[in-house]
Amino acid sequence: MKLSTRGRYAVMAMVDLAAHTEDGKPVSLADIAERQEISLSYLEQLFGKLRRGGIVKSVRGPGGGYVLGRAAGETRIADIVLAVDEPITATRCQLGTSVGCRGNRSRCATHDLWEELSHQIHLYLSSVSLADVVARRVLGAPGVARDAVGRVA
Amino acid sequence: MKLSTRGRYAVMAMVDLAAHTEDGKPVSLADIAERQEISLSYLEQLFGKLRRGGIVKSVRGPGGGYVLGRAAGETRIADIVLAVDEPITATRCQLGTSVGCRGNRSRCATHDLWEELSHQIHLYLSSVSLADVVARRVLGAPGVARDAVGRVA
DNA sequence: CGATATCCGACCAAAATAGTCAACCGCTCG
DNA sequence: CGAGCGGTTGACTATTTTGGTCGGATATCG
Repeated sequence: MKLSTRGRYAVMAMVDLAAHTEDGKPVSLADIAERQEISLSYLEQLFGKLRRGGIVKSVRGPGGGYVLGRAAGETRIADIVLAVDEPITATRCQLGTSVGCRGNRSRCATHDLWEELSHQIHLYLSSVSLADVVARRVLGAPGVARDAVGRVA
Repeated sequence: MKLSTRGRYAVMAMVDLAAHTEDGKPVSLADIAERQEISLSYLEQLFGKLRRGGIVKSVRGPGGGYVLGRAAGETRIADIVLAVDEPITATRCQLGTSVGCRGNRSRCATHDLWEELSHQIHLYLSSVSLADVVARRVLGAPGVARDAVGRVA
């Protein structure tokens, strides 16, 4: 599981798409680009990957655009991130891979840590659907209080 | 909370430091560099930040090196990552910031999502101590993170 | 003093990211 | 039917981040 701004852009765009879908009418990238202030050409890239990943369907011609591939409640955020962030660069002991940390002396003691962290992230992003974000229903994590960042020591 | 390979390098180095600490003897960066196959100069950068963050203490001169600032059981992985990854670029609606998503039309519906994800990551990395990684005690987190404190090497 | 090791800043090259451009193709509506 | 809308593609560029180097300064032990 890799986290980049690209993934965030993709989610922003998908939320916009889901929020502005009426019946089966496609939404054009130009509309999303304007509303979300993301460049149209960049969106084209992202939606190319989203389409290949089955997250959205495209409708060509006048009045065309993109439609959700599945219902907003069935599309999980993790799906979107995975579709645009794909292959993993496999440098050393990377977040999403099992390979990498070759068997040198200390045999990458941190491997399990990253593996588990990656799992945690995937778990969380799989627990939230597109519909949840549109409805601003994202907090629901059981029993976690405030405090996010902001310690300097 | 930002996740980069830099943070991973720092954790790898810290694990090595913790694992090779005997009594109060400092460990030299040259040793860590050789064992972990990380360039010495790069390690110097990282340990400069770790020292400023209070994670390690330095001992100069021959026979010098670095010593843990706190006991391995008291140093959480999140501390290490925060020390080296610090400032956050604040582009748009970033992972660790509350600022960014300016009040345009849809007011960044994804903001809460990233905020909460960041919190989840921080929560997990705070639940694991340096001693845990050295002892390869990192798995077994079913669902959400486990007990954050109460375990010492 | 001199070897050892941290400290510090400037500098650099490669990679990933964010964004652009231009040409193309299918579809629908006038 | 054909013009134009809007998706499709891929190559190309600029910026940022990353990982790493170099050279020197400073501290300290013997």
